[in-house]
Amino acid sequence: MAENLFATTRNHVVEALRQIVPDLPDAVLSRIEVTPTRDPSHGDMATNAALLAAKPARRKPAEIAAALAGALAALEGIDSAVAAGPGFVNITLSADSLRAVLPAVLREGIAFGDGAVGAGTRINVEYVSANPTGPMHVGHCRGAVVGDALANLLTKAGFAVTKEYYVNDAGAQVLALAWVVYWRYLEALGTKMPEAEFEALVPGGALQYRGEYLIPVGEALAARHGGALADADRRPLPEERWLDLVRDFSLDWMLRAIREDLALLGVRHDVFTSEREILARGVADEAIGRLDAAGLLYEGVLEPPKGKMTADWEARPQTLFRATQFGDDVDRPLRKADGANTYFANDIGYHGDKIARGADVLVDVLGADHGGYVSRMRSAVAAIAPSYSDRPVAFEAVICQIVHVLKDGQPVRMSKRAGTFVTLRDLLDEVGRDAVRFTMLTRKPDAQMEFDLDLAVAQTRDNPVFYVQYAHARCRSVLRAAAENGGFGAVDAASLGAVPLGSLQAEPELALVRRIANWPRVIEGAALAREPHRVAFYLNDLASDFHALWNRGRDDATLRFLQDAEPEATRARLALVEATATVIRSGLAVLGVEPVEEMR
RNA sequence: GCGCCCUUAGCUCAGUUGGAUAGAGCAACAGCCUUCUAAGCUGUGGGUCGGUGGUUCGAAUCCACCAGGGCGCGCCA
Repeated sequence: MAENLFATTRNHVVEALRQIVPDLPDAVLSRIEVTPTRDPSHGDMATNAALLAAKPARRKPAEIAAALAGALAALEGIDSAVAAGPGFVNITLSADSLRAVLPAVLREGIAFGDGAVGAGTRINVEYVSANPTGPMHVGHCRGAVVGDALANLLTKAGFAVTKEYYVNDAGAQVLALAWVVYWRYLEALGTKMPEAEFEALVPGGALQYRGEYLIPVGEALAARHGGALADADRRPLPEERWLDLVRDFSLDWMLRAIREDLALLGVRHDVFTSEREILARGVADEAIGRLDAAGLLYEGVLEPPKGKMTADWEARPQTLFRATQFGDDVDRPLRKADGANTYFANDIGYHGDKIARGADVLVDVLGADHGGYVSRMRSAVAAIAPSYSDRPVAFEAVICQIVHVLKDGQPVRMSKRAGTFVTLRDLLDEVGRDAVRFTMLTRKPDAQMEFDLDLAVAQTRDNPVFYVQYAHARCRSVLRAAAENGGFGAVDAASLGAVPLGSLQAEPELALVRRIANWPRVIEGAALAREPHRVAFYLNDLASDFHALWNRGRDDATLRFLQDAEPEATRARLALVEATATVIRSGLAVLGVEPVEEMR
């Protein structure tokens, strides 16, 4: 039988409608939906087909709906189809065809719900891309989880996904990092230079990243190189003598720390691309050359921005990209005053590289502070894509809003200076990987969220992490008990997949079956919308349906899953329980959360 | 000043891309449970979907304007 009941029913609807109204344009047919009903009294599914067909057919919706209902009702597997409301057709499936989803789940395992909407489209998801200048903090964490879950979701929906991390290792930031590490290195050698004295040596005259997390880096540098990077008095040497080395050492250290953090979070990228490499390989120059060849570059002077502090602004001619031709607000500079590429220029090269490697869709998962970057990147991709690929290439951004961390109901202030800045490591230590990942996905990405540390570890109904894992643990508990009992036969998925299911008739049971049947649809919708949080909400609903069923047995022992007196009906229920557990695992796998066998 | 995002129940948030009477959890209220499945359960109340217009069979959803909040606005990344 069909693994996606909605898709097959939709096929029936389209077929029947074609008989009633021939020659409907594809634009209308493609908008036909078969959706779950909100109200069980409306049957299992509803379709808007008659409403859509009414206008082109110049007939009344109700008339078409009636004819459609008649045709559908005659089909095998459909118990009834009735016209309702302004022109909907409500469809009630036979219990048999509804329940047929269970053996499908048991056969396919957590692959149930895998979809084909991706159609093998090659999609590159770039996420995290935190600067390698410090440890990851909660701000990075949301993007990491959203990006990772999105990539998993897209894979499940049939896209060919590359998970990618862009290492910003070429700019002034990493030089600033190297200077601080060098300062810490001298400190490790026993040279305590006052900040002011050392800063006088630094280009720009200020130390960034003075956080204590760089002390071990300086110490490691001293352990590796001894006094070789300082003069005989252990005082600073000219930067030519050490800067490259210290920069590479620091980058290496930071990147390793970030990768460790990511590993703890369960995030694993397929590709790390280095900005310096993009530069060294000439990829950035190549892309800029293509823009130039297309006549999209010019030397010009930008208007000063309005309403912003413009104290240090001065008119200056620079190399500009005609972003306004592609929908951006202003043309964008590609060279800095010192002649080096802007970050944007290198990023154009990088995105060109992603296209050259075969991506059809480029998704950037960005923090809210990069929201202003989206329109220029979109215009750049639109400008360069035709020179890299014959196929259309899409650029999309998923913007992740700020996360406020709450402890005891109070906001935890994030401040590097005050030393209360919450690292990803802190967060993981506090609540654990599963709670971090799941909780980060309980809001849509573009809404600000509060992360309540107490709630994330609470074992109560209002903690969705707990609630969903508890549902899975209860499923497993029932199945273990059934196996130990021995009177119900084999309880593996294959055996349960062959069980007669006619005894599953109670409304809460069928509600759970309907929910399970909806899983492939959720995957498809969430993947197309790039919204992994929908999976988290679905799992909460699924858990809710299961807990409702479980709770029936609390007051009335005859409604429990395991009934010695009726082994056949029990086996049918076990099939339902096994299918539920399977779909929960299937969903948790997308979110990157571990299912648990038992709670304690 | 301009651009993007957000505004839904007292609180935190969903709302299946324009569908039927707008949902969930918490909180509130009422009842149940003193553990064979209560790290609780059942039920009730609660809404001008920020505001005003528009588009159409139909709007929380699309468009315009307005209000409030967030982010951003050359040579940072």
